[in-house]
Amino acid sequence: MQQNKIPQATAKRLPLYYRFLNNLNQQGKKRVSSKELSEAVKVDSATIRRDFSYFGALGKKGYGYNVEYLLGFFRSTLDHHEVTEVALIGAGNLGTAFLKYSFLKNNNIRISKAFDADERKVGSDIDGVPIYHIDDLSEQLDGIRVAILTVPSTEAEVITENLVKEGINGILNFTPARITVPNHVRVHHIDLAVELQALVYFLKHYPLDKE
Amino acid sequence: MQQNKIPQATAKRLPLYYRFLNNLNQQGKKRVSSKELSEAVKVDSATIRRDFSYFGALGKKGYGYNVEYLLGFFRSTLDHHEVTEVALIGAGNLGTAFLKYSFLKNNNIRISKAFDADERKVGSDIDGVPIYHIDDLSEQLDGIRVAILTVPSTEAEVITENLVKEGINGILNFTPARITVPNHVRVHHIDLAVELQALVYFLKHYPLDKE
DNA sequence: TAAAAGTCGTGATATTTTTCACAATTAATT
DNA sequence: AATTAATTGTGAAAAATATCACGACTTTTA
Ligand SMILES: NC(=O)c1ccc[n+]([C@@H]2O[C@H](COP(=O)([O-])OP(=O)(O)OC[C@H]3O[C@@H](n4cnc5c(N)ncnc54)[C@H](O)[C@@H]3O)[C@@H](O)[C@H]2O)c1
Ligand SMILES: NC(=O)c1ccc[n+]([C@@H]2O[C@H](COP(=O)([O-])OP(=O)(O)OC[C@H]3O[C@@H](n4cnc5c(N)ncnc54)[C@H](O)[C@@H]3O)[C@@H](O)[C@H]2O)c1
Repeated sequence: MQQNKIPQATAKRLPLYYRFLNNLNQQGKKRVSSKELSEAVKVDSATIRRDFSYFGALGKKGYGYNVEYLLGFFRSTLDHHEVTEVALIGAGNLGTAFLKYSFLKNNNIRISKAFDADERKVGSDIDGVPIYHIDDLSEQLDGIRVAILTVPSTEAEVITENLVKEGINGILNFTPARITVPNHVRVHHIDLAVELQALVYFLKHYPLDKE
Repeated sequence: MQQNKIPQATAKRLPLYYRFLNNLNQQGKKRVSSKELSEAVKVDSATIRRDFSYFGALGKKGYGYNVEYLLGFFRSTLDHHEVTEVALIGAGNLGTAFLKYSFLKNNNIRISKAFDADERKVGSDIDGVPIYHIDDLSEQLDGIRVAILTVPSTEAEVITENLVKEGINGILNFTPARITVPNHVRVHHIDLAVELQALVYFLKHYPLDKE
C-alpha cells in the first residue's frame, strides 16, 4: 500500500516529528525551519529535509514549513484521524504502567482490552480498561490487530501463536524472548534490559568527549 | 578506552548475544554455531560472525563456538563481573515497574536508589530500593553514573541539568522530551509512544507478506 | 526597488551496516 | 586414512542511512 519507498529509518522518525509539530502548533507557532526542528528533536537538519522530501515538496524555500499544513499532512499520513485499538497481553508491573498511560491524546492509540491468566485480575479493570482471561482471546479480540506483549518470557512463544491465530499482525514485544512469527506478522522488540546494558557498555568503551 | 573500532550496531547486539549464550550454558550446551544462534536471536548468521570477529577469532572453523569460552569472553567485555549501580528518577507508574524488576540476575545491573518529588513516596521503598527526595540528589547519588529517567516530560530538562551537575554521564530517557546534554553525557531515548505509533505505521504502509 | 539573509530540495558523496560467497579448517563418518 | 559435511572468518559487494554543499527561490531589510 502507498509508496513503500519511504526508508524505514525515516518511517521511525515520523511519529517524533509529528509530536513536535503538535507542540509547536499548540504554542501557536505558524512556521518552522528544519534547523529549529533539528534542535528540538536532535536529528540533523539535512536528514529532516530529506525525510520530508520523500512525501513531496512540503516546504517553501527561504521560508521553512507551515506548521499547520505540515501537521495536517502528517495527520493523514500517520492515519491520525482514526483511533487504533490495541490489546495488552499481561497486566503485570509493566503492563499496568502502560494501562495507566494515555496514548490517546498524542498518538491516537487506545489500549482497549487487556488479557491476563491471573484469576484475581480477570474481571477487574485498570483505568477503565477491562481485563479478560487469556483463554477468551478468541471471543474478545475481535477486530484488534495490534498487541503489546508484557507476559513472562516463558509464556511468550505460546501466546504469540494464539495471537497470530486470532488475527493479530503487529506485536510490540517487551519480553526478552525472540518470538517466531509467520512473515505477514510484524514484531518490534523493546528489550529494556538490553537497552540498559548497551548504555552501560557504551559509557565504558566509547570515548567520553566528542560523540 | 579499548578498541573503539566496534560498530555501534554491533555493540547494541552484544547484550542480546550474551543473554542467549547464558541460556545455552544453563541448558548445558557445549557448542553453538552462528546458524543456531541466528535462529534464536533473529539476526543473520553472517552478521553474528562479523560481530564476533571484531573481538578476534573466537570460534573454530567446522566446529562453531564453545559456549563457555564465548560466555567468559563476553562476561569480561561487558564488564559483567562487577555490578553497575543505577539511579531511577521518578518512581511513578513506569518507574515502579522497573523497580520491581530485577536486572541483576541476567544483566548485573542494580537500581540501587530512586528519587521522587512526591513527599508521600519519599522515605518509603519499593522492593527494597529506597526512595529519596529529588532535592537530595547531591548527597545521595554519590558514585552513581547512570540514571533512568521516568519523570513527567515537563520536568525532564531541569532534572537532567541537575543529574549532569552531579556527575551522571549516562541517561536512559523514557520521557518524550528530547533532552539537551553536554557531549560527555550519553543519552539513549526509549520513546514508547513513538515505538507504538511506528509499529502501527509500518503495518498500514508496508507490504504484509515478505519482510 | 535592490541587496542581504534565510531556507528548501536534492545531486553527489560519505559513512555505516548488512549480506554474499568462498577458501581454509575442523569434525564426523566410512 | 580418506572422504564428506559442517562451519568459521573475511574480502568484496550491496544496501541503507546520513551528511555536505549549493542552486533556486522567498522573505526581510535597507
Ligand atoms: N518490569 C520491567 O521493568 C521489565 C524490564 C525488562 C523486561 N521486562 C519483561 O517484561 C515482561 C513483563 O514484565 P513484568 O515485570 O510486568 O512481569 P509481571 O510478572 O509483573 O507481569 C506478567 C503478567 O503476565 C501475566 N501472565 C502470566 N502468564 C500469562 C499467560 N499465559 N497469559 C496471560 N497473562 C499471563 C501475569 O499474571 C502477570 O500479570 C517480562 O517478560 C519481563 O521479562 C520487564
Ligand atoms: N507509563 C507509560 O506507559 C508511559 C508511556 C510512554 C511514555 N511515558 C513517559 O514516561 C514518563 C513517566 O511516566 P509515568 O507513567 O511513570 O508517569 P507518572 O506520573 O506515573 O510518574 C512520574 C513520577 O515522577 C515524579 N516526579 C514529578 N516531578 C518530579 C521531579 N521534579 N523530580 C522527581 N520526581 C518527580 C512523580 O511524583 C511521579 O512519581 C513520562 O514522561 C511519560 O510521558 C510513560
